[in-house]
Amino acid sequence: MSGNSIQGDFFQNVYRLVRMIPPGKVATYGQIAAFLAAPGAARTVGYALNALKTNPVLPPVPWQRVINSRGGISLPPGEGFEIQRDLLAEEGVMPDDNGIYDLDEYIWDGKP
DNA sequence: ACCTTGACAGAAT
DNA sequence: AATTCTGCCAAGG
Repeated sequence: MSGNSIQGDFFQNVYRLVRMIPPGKVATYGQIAAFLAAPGAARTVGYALNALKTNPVLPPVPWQRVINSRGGISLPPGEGFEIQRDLLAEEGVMPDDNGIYDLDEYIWDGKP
């Protein structure tokens, strides 16, 4: 086969895993990395999701369900912060007054 | 081929 | 408690 391998398999694994996060739930970058047997590669997970901006894949990846370990959106204002916040709100995921999401309530347990 | 950067995380100071 | 530093993987210059 040729012409395949868009990016590293890591990216594809990230996308596949993120697609498994159900609406109304969220996961952290580190959690995704841990699931991929690559703890510490949280940055790479963020890099993979960032690549979606210029290189979207099908089926769509619900990247908005991935936040950082502090329960906050890592995107800078004007670069998707508001979009992610809005998309999550539509799924019923609401932050507190400090813009922090309650991980104890919204975290995806990884179980179907 | 080397160095820097990047939607992070956690330990160390 | 806040800031700094290092680890991790991939892509760009």
